[in-house]
Parts: sequence; structure tokens; C-alpha cells
Amino acid sequence: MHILSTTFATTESTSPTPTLPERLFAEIRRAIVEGEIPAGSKISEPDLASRFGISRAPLREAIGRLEAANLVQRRPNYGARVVSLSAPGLLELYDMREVMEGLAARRAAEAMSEDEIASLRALLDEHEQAAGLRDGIAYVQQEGDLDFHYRIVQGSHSPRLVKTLCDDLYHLVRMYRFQLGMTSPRARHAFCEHRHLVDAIEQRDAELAELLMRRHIRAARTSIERQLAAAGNIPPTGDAS
Amino acid sequence: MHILSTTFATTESTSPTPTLPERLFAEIRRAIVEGEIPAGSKISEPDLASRFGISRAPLREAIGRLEAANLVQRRPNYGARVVSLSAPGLLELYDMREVMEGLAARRAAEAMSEDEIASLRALLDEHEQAAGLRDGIAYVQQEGDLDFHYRIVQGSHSPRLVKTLCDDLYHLVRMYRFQLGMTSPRARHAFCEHRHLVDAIEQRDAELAELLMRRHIRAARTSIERQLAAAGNIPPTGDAS
DNA sequence: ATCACCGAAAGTGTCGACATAAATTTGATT
DNA sequence: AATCAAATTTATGTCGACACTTTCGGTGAT
Repeated sequence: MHILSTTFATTESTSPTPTLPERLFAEIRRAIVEGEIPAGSKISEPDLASRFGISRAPLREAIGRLEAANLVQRRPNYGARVVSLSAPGLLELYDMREVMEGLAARRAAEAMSEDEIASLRALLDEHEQAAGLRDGIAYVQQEGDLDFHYRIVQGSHSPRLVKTLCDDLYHLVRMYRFQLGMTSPRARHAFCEHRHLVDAIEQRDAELAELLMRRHIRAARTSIERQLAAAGNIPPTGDAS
Repeated sequence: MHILSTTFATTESTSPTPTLPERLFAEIRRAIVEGEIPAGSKISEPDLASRFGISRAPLREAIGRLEAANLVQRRPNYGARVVSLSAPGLLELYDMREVMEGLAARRAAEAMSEDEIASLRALLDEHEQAAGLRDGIAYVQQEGDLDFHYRIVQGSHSPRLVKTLCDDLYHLVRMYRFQLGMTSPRARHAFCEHRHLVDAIEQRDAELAELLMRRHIRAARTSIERQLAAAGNIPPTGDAS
């Protein structure tokens, strides 16, 4: 049907010719992340092929990418299903975010240009204004939060970090947020932490930047852990499997 | 021709039926990692298809996985080429190893069973004996080193960590080692560090385990950095791009 | 002699169809 | 009536072929 717009790129999506499997991949990924295709449901090749009006060949390639991005699971002669999310899995994701974004922050403090830092600070101001206007709404904050982290990661100028975090991990995090209906009630806290982090980067204090980023993400993890415990989703000390 | 043995699995390779694309993927990956297919060379679909005696469909799926594993790069209407490796890229890999395996060590100290720890210690003893017999050879040490790190990561009981490290990063590291002919002259040092790390895990000292693992990998990184500088491969302070 | 343009050849992208294995339903038996 | 077995049906895995794009070699003009 509506083969659609190209997502604003990070490293993926070769600029000149957005390929058909690439667009399919981006579209199905969006549908999965935003919950249009519910978790655990089957990805039927004939169904999607006829729905998009294409053959199964490019679709299979797109599904392959979805599998590589850990958004679907495939069993050999059975098909692909959207990954079913678990509370321990979400915490795992945040563990990895903590260490990898900590590294990204360290490298960003070393490698970001003055212009990039200025732009980052402008983004922060913009978020603060938006949050000042419509206060209670945490949704925009979530997107803004991700935007901010995007900038830091890209500021590391480390292609592999950018690819791993922006192309894979962040989509998974967004999926978990949609599915589990996570709301981050610590917007004000996050703002302060973001600002301190930018200060550290501006001062080229790599060690501090890493520490602040790790603490920031660990705080988010703890908040999530608390929400999950309140929802009776997980015993206080869940295993990490 | 010789569609071959299944690699001893970590998370990949669904046990019951090793699929054709999966075997192709493993075989071509091995050929790339060990340098049979040189870096920068083209992956011709018709060539490989006729060589393996199969159609292009399963081969394309295998190439797709190679791309997802960052072993080949694809341009839309051009084809796939084996990634050309760079010194900064190798250092980037070690940055990510440092933080992620540090996390793995922390979780391993918390989650490994007594049996797993005992088995790990046995592996260490075995390596020490092997190294005692044929001393100068560092090659076996390299494989042993990777074995050791495999065990730690699997001991974290964190599926995503295992997948990311064992299924992707380690193969890249092995490829770089083959291509750049890295020899690790710090075998004795590494042994001590490994032993101390196992001690920390046995004592359930997660914080210390993470610290030791990070220091261990950072030391390896520094050693590589020195080798590269000696070979005139990189200026003393290379950018992290 | 160098550069631009054009044509041919090779390779990738996509398609439709067949073979095979899994899930389901139907039928027969206990 | 319940259970097991076999056949049907669906979907995945694989194949061969065609269309389009890119690349390389040749030809002509400046």
C-alpha cells in the first residue's frame, strides 16, 4: 500500500537509492515498534507480500534484517514471530545501554566539535521550553530524551557505536516502551542530568561524562525496575536470563 | 562443494535442523575471518552459487546475515565486498569489548554457578599446562584467550550479551587478528589477569570482576596500539572515527 | 592524445512456481 | 466419546528466469 517516507538516517539507508527491502524493513520495524503488529504475532510472508503488492523475495530480505535487529525470532520451517518482551529482557537492555552510552559519552567529550556541542545545548534549551509549556506530558520528553541520546552517540564519532545503538538498541527500547506503556516520571531529574552531562562534554571531561551518563541511565533503569515491581511484573531480585 | 560441519553453537544455529543459509553463512564467515577471502574482495553471487552448487536465494540470505554481522558491506546495485579493516576500527572494537565484557564479568560474578566456575578454573589450568609445554607459541594462547572470554560471557547468563559478543564481535576480532597478523606477546601477563578475574568471580565480587576485566582488555588494547604504532599504521593519537 | 558518448556484458533485484515440511482437520478405531 | 493416525492445507525453502542497473570496452569527436 503506502510504501512510505525514508526515516531520517543515522548510518543505515544508503542515501542515493533507498532500496525496496530497506523501505520494507523500516516500515515493518515501525509497525512492530509502535505496536501495530502485536508482540508474539506471526509475520506471514504471503499476507505481507500481497498487502504491500510485492513478491516474497524482497520481503524475506526485510524479515532477515528484522531478525538481525532482534525484533523478530525465526524458527526454521515455522516462520517469524515478533519477539515477546520480558521484564528481565528490558533490564538487560538498560545494562547494555549503561556501559555503551557511557563509552559514547566519553568519546563524545573527546571528539565532539564546538558546533556540535552548541547544537546539543540548543536542543536541550528547546526541550526545556517545550516541557515548560505543556508540563504534565511526559511523552514528548521520551522522544526528546531519545533525541538527546542520539546526539551524544553520534558525537562519539564512532561508527560502530552509532550503528549498534541507534540502529538496533534504540528501536528495541522504543518497542519495550510502547508495549509495556512505560512512562518516565523523572523528566525534571533527567533535564538536570542532561545539562550536567553537556557541561562535562563542553569541558572535555571525558571521565566525568562517562560517569554521568552511566549514572543517568542507571537511574532510568532503577525507575523502570520500580515500575515493574509495582505492576507485579517481576520479583524484586529477578534473574538476568 | 563441501557443505560442512556445524560450528559449535552459542546462541545461533537452532539445534535440530541446521538450515542451508545458516551453514552457508557460517562457512563464508569462516573463510572471511581466516582470510581465505581477502579483505576488500567482491562476493560474487553467481560465483559462490555455482561453487556451492546451490541457487542464489539461500546464498543471498547468507550474505544478508554477513552484512548484519558487519563482515561485508553492500552497495545497492553493486554487490557485497568484504569489509576493509582499519586500525581505528580495531581500536573501536576493543573499546566496545572493554565496556561490554566488563558488564559480562560483573554479571558472571553474580550469576555463574559453582560448577561453571569450577569448569572455568579447569580451563585455565589446562591453558597453563599447554602454555608451559610449548612456550613461545602465542597462537594457541590466542584461541585459548578467546575461549576464556567466551566462558565469562556465557557465564553472565545474559542472552543479549552472549549474542552480541559471541556471535558478532568476536568474529570481527578474529578477522582483524588474522588480517593484521596480531600476535599477543603478553601471554604470561594475560594468564595472571585471567586467574585474578576468576578469583574475583569465585568470591562473588562483581565490582572487582568488572574492574579487572576492563583493565585486562584495556591492556590488550594498549598492546595492539603499540604494535600498530610500531608498524607505522597509525599516528600516536589517532581519531576514533 | 584525451575526453565524452555509446554499446555490450555482467551482476544484482525481483518475480512466479515448485518442492518440502509443519500445523490442522478429518476420519477411523478402541 | 476420546484418542490416535492419516490426509489435507497452509506456509516456508528453494529454484530458474527475466528486468534493470552498473560497469567496462570501444568508438568517435575535440
